[in-house]
Amino acid sequence: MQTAASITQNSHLSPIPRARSQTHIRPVTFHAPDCVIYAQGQRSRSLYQIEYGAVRIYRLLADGRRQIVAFHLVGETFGFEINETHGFYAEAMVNTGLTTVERAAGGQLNDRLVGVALKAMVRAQEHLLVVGRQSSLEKIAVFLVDLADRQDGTDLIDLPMSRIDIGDYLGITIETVSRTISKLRDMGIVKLHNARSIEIIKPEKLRMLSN
Amino acid sequence: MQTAASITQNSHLSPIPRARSQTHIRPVTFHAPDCVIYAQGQRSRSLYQIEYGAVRIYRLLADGRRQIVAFHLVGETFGFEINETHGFYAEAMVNTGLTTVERAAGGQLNDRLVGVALKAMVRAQEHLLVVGRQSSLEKIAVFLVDLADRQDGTDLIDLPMSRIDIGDYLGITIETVSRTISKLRDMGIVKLHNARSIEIIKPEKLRMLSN
DNA sequence: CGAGCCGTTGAAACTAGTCAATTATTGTGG
DNA sequence: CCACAATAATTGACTAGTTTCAACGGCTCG
Repeated sequence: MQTAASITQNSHLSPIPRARSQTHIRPVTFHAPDCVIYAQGQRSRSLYQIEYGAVRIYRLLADGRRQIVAFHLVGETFGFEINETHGFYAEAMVNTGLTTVERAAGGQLNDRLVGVALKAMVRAQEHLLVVGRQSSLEKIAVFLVDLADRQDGTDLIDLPMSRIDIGDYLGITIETVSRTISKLRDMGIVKLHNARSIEIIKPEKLRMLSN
Repeated sequence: MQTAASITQNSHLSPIPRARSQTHIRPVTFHAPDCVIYAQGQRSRSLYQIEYGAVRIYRLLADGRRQIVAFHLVGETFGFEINETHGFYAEAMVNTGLTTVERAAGGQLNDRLVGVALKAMVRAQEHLLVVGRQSSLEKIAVFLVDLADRQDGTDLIDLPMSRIDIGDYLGITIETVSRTISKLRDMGIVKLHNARSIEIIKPEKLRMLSN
């Protein structure tokens, strides 16, 4: 096993992350937490694949509120946009390494692009179902279950995002996020190792809530 | 001008709708209000274009609640799904005429299909922003503005959907829908000719609310 | 070790939901 | 065509849940 990726920097900080082993050499750009990957209105260039770390996709509303439309984790690809310019912001939430996937010349839609778009659509639709739900308990439950599933289905969840991020993703305040997670703890369903590390003690009950 | 579409029936009722003039002869299937066009789990066959009428796309949640993910109006195309089977229900909300657009053989993605998918994704993302908003006043405002824009930008909105539909679309109850619209009326922003016909009196104020 | 940020918890205010009653609209049969 | 029934929409009173404002604890980083 050899490190096959060169590292380019894109931030003020510069830890040396280990790239996952790859068959082809691809440059990995590094992004520190809260570092902008692309901005709303910016020209859309390519797709991004997450080698390590996590990313939030969001839009700013006119009154300053922020709606996070998606979180992307290790191994996932994001950055597809219909228009020439990005309609959303993308930011790293933790130390993040990205490789880029260039668009086919002439703006042609290739299979990879369409695949990413379709996945994004499914995500958006699923997210819609969650945000449309009434109770914060359900929202948090769905959120945790989804995250656990995407992290190889382990019951020990590592949260790369802050409470604010979670709130802006689910459409609730950070206080409600915190209170709801505390409630799940009091119900014996989860255990908080620390604020960013949650263990699911009773997965079946959590799934019952998330339905 | 000649009627170029043959009519096939797909319901218990049978008014004779007028087809819009077309260059090619396409069969128009008729659907009475609340008539299912396709069901969740059903095999996905083709795309549908609305010749007249309106359609709701929704999913049923385990606890019996219903999340409407989209409304489709005259001239719009819907029915695209990633999987072989539909993940959503589609129902006519009023008397509706549809023409079908067959998928290319072999499940190949053609341009038309991709276009519809992309539009659906944008809609889903926009919808997300709306449902994620806090106040019902904003939600209703956005909903009305969007509907007005899609109905040729006229200030006289014809609502093909019930209050229940609106509620299930915005994630609020019918009582709140009703109260909020009444509030807009009391504020002098809209005028209700009847429950299904709303005139926007002060478009700028409505847009201000919808941001 | 202290400053500052993040997260948690508490109390009050408010928004939306629930339950219930009334009115309006639509459809049906005499 | 009218009366009645059934459904849809509105409005009111009350309750529950979320937000807001505020204080406090804990972790991280210089």
